[in-house]
Amino acid sequence: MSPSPVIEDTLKTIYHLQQEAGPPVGTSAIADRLDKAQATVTSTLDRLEDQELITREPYQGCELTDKGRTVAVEVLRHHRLLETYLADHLDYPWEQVHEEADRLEHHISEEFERRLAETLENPRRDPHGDPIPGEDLEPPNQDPMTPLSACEVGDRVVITRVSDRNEDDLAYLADVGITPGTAVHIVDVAPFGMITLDVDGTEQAIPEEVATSIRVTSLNDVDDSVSVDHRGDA
Amino acid sequence: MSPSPVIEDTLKTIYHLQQEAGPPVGTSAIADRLDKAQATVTSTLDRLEDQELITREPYQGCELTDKGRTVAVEVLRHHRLLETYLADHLDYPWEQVHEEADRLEHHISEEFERRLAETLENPRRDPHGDPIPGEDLEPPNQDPMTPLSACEVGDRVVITRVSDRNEDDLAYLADVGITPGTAVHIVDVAPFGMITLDVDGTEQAIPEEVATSIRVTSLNDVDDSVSVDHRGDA
DNA sequence: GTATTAAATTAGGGTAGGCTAAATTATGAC
DNA sequence: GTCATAATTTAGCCTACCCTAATTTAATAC
Repeated sequence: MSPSPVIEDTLKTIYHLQQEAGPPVGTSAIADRLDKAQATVTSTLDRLEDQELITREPYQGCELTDKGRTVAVEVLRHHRLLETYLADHLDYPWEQVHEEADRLEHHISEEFERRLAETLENPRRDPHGDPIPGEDLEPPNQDPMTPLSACEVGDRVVITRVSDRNEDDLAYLADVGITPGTAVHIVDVAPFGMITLDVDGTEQAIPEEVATSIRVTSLNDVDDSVSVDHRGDA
Repeated sequence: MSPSPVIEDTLKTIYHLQQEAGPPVGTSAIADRLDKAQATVTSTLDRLEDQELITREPYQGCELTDKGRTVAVEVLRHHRLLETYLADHLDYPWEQVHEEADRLEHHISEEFERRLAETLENPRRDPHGDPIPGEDLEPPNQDPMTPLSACEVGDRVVITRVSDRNEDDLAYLADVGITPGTAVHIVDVAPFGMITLDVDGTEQAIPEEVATSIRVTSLNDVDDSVSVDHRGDA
């Protein structure tokens, strides 16, 4: 039986949390991300454990098995291929692709996945700058990237990815011209306030909460493995 | 709350059965089509009635309300837009589009539906020759069409639609060159056996079970309302 | 009208996925 | 070490869907 949307969403969330803070991943962290009650997640984790998709230490947290990680990565591949396709072929605005992909990722066939990848010519990055896992379903290595709010003033940097979490923030960033591939100059970083950027000659002030969802790379570090400029649509 | 896939599939099935034989639609006819137990369908119909999507006479059958028919037609629009898109833009073979569309039809947003229709330039027929309902969700008028097995020998006819029910039959028909828009000559109709057609100069024998899924229109009757030749890919 | 039969419903039971409230366990303060 | 708190699990309940088996109703034959 192929995994249900709930199972896939839970595995995907554990995968992301593992990337961010490493295992073990706690129940309430998952519940927060999925907007479910803790008890609901506990019973879902029971099922994941039965299916050998995670290992678990009572009261301590869980960790993906190889099997679980492969499922998570496949869902991630679906998600990012869909985002890319929606933006490139159906003219979706950059900030709207996430929501649609989040539903469809659970319902496309292997055939559909293949044809998407083929039509897009096996893209390596999605519209947010995130790496798209390959057909082998190896976890993509997350490039070590610095959040914008932690950058030094005076850096000349290039945006490599923008989190796809919040649609309003995304729309705002797209509006001021900040997309993966944009080169910017950091004019000022205030400890508790706005971060000022020079974007294409215009100064833009970004609230810090929003800025932390932007990851940047120093211009010197731009190389093939990061490959940010294949998708500079703004 | 938007209707679940089970609710949508049941409404779609009732819609089709109403088109074929008119209301009331019996429980076991629905159960057969959906490959579910009768008792399962009975309890689904209870829910449909609660939601005012159907009316029901105990032991007699059910009928769609306006509300229920609108939901069914929207699902039908999704299905046929998806089939058309898969065939035209993702290079799906004609006989494979049905299965993929049957899952995805329940999971696309109104936005996705709009962008599909726009990209396809508001198509009127899907790859099987079936009419695609418009944005207004008015039920498309099913053109009165004759099943092939009921045609007179000697007719010069044009294929207007081919049922999308059975993938194997579809592949076979596509293989011998029978798709919506093909003009054929009926050479022979045996009472219990094969039907012989002249397709593009070659004689093709079709088993009667398969032939009944092909609907035809006399060449004289071909007009704008039927518009079969905008999609003659074979 | 009665008997047969087919169709439909009811009865009873199962799993997945959702919740709140109560109990339990781990953790950090002191 | 004890205590307060936070995280986690358990207990108990709900709905949607799914099933089989038993019952009821409708339709048909005679």
